[in-house]
Amino acid sequence: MGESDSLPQATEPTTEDAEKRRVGPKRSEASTNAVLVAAYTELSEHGWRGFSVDRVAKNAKASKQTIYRWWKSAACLAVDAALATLAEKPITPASNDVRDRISALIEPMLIAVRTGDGAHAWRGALLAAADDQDAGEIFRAWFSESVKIPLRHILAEQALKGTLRRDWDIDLATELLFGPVWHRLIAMRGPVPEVYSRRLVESVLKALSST
Amino acid sequence: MGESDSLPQATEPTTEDAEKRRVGPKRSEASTNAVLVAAYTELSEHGWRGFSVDRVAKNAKASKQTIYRWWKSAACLAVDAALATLAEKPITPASNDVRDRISALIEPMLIAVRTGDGAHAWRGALLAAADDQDAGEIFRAWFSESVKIPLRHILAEQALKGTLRRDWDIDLATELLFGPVWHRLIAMRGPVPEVYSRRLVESVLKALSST
Amino acid sequence: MGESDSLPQATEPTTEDAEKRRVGPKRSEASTNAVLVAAYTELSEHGWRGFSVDRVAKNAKASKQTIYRWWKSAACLAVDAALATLAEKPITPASNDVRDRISALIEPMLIAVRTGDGAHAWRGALLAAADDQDAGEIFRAWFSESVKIPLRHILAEQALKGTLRRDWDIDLATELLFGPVWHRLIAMRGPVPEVYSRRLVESVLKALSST
Amino acid sequence: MGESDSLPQATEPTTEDAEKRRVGPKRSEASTNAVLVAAYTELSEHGWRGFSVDRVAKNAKASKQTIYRWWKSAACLAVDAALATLAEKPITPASNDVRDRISALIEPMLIAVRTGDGAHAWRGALLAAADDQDAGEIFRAWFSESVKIPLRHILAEQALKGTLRRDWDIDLATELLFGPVWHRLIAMRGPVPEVYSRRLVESVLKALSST
DNA sequence: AGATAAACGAGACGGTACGTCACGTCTTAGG
DNA sequence: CCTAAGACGTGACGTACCGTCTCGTTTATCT
Repeated sequence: MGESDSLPQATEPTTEDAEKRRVGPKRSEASTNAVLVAAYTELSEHGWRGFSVDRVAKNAKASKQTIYRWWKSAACLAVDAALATLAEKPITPASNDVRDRISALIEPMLIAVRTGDGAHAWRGALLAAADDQDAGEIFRAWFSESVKIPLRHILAEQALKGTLRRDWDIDLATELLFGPVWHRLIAMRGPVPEVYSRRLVESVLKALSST
Repeated sequence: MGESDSLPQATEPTTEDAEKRRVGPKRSEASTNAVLVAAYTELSEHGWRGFSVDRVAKNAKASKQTIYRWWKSAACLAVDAALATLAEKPITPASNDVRDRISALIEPMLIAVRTGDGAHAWRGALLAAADDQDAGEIFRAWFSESVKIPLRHILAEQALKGTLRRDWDIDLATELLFGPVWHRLIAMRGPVPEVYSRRLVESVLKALSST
Repeated sequence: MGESDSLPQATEPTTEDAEKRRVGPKRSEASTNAVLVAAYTELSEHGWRGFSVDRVAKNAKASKQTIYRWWKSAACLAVDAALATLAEKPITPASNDVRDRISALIEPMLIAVRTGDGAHAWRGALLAAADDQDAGEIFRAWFSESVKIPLRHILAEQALKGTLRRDWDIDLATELLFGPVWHRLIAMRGPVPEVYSRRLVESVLKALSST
Repeated sequence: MGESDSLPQATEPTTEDAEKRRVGPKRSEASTNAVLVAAYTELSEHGWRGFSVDRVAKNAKASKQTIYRWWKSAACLAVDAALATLAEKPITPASNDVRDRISALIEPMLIAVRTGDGAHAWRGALLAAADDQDAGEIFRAWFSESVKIPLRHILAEQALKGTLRRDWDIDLATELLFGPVWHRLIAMRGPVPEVYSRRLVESVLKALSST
């Protein structure tokens, strides 16, 4: 979601002026949050196939109309609900070391996925992203912006320093970083252990190292 | 599912004699196959969330009762339908080389996933396995038997020869082998390129190499 | 059902104000009528055991949910569908004569039952009322309000005039009026002849006459 | 069904010889009885709409095939099951008095209907007879043979003696005898009181009396 | 201070699919 | 050839959600 500082999914007006001149009440932030929270709970309790918009609406004391006004589909809502939990807690690298900087990129999700509820909810969100075109795009937009691009910067820096091989590949890097997580979360349906972060970073650096 | 020579999901009788002495009609093989084929088509056309047992039954000219008699849930059927396509075409290694032997383990699925239909169907099956407890177990049983255990044999052999580090880890190996596939298939919702097999094998061997 | 002027089965609000203040769409009258008509047709074409809510929904272009929202069960719908055909055509007595006044009570149903479709539909509705607790109550509530109570008034009047015996019994009277109809309709599975009305009335008056 | 002394519904062979020459086992009486008993229980527990042949077969430890071989439909079985309970206990008139003789005709059913189970089962059987063409014929055949014809004899005798009006009508008589029973059993869904028999007989005799 | 218009809760609506149950027919093995 | 057991295609059950819609109320801006 490329909307770090605004409500999710809002259809941006062509010009800001047009928006300002609009009459009537604005989008209710309280309602939006209640829906996101309810959706996250729904995901963690019923998974993706059992995800019910009716139930989300009831639990959030919102009307279905309101949900469908702001989210294209249930899948988009599911992905948004999971991503919304990350936005609140970005992590700043412990040091300028390349390991710490990469860790800071993947840690937020790894932490979220550590709890039982979090694993269920994130698994659900990922399934939603895999099932639905639009939801997939939301997920990949977030992934690109929050992981891929920053990672590319870091790796490019390292390449300049000569610590990485010349033909380093950003896709290979992201696959090595996240593939194992998907394997544990989706294919093995299990939790993701705590020590994982360090291991993943090492794995990437080793694969791309110039030696 | 590790039942290369029997119908899927059949509840094994305690003794074979007991089974043989049972009266009444036997499970219809024609119906079973029609259902598996229809389920595979359904998966590739509608994905996992859109997977409809009604439609599978209609297309297979089978009754829903028959489906639910032999499969615990739609998810189990989805996973079975995908696995059934593998059972028919096992691959024998081109040589005794370790690379070829590992390749032979992962090639069947990689080939299946290469086509558009195959990618959709397998993505769906994987989502089903992630969504549903029972379906997950079917998938992991297949994975364990067809990939993990054979792979362990191969790696153990190599370790004895001294070409692998002593503390090689089967989980790390499978993650490196399949993680990238899941990343492409699920998270990126894209196809899996042809050259992949060799790259995955190299990645594993390098990570576990003794040097 | 004693709701001559409202939609069937509506759960009456405690106060009318509460109902009026309710938000959201109201019950669709068009849908309700279409369902009642389709149910009547279904009953006359397939009888009670063959009565299919699916088919009623399809023919009424309504959803099953809508049917089950407003009717407790298929049986209740069947009874309502038959009763609804009576509500439209009440009969006013030809004269103030006691024979005409009693006739006017039973004529609507007798007329309805005279046609082939009517006989089938009413037989079906009666079977539904006999099969199902709730449907039975709807039927008996209608019977009580539309037949029993008015009949009691008429007979009480006559008793005061001395033309009826003192120990006249309302149950005996209704049994004599309707029992023969049920016998023909249910037990004999046949039509109810035209001359019936007069004969039934005579039979009751004779049985209760003071002489 | 005119089979007071044979198994119900058996398709009579054209000649007895043909039947005697038939090879293979004969119809199992034990199975037949078990099915009739189970059907009666089923009727009294689930009513007519809830009547399940599957359940009858299971409870009677019979196969469905066996049931469908000997009964045309579930409705026929239901009627047969109810009638079978009467066959065992015919009633001989207490005296030669016309009242006692008529009573003896209707008492068996009235007694059967007195208990809770009996009322449910008989109501179910009657609904089956009303729902289904074939079952209706079985019921009416029994009714004709066991009630209508004997009653006609009795009334004809009385007419000769001059105690009945000349234009007595057998249909009127049976309607007056049974109509009230159907009203109580079907329309009112209630029990039939004990004193009923005498009242019904009086009602008929009074209606047909010559005075 | 209205009038206008959008957002909101509630929930009815036509649909599709669910997983279960029963139907009546058919197949198998045993007596 | 009858029987018990039970698999099969068909189709209805009553429930749950879908995404759209219609209400009446509440807010916010614009005349």
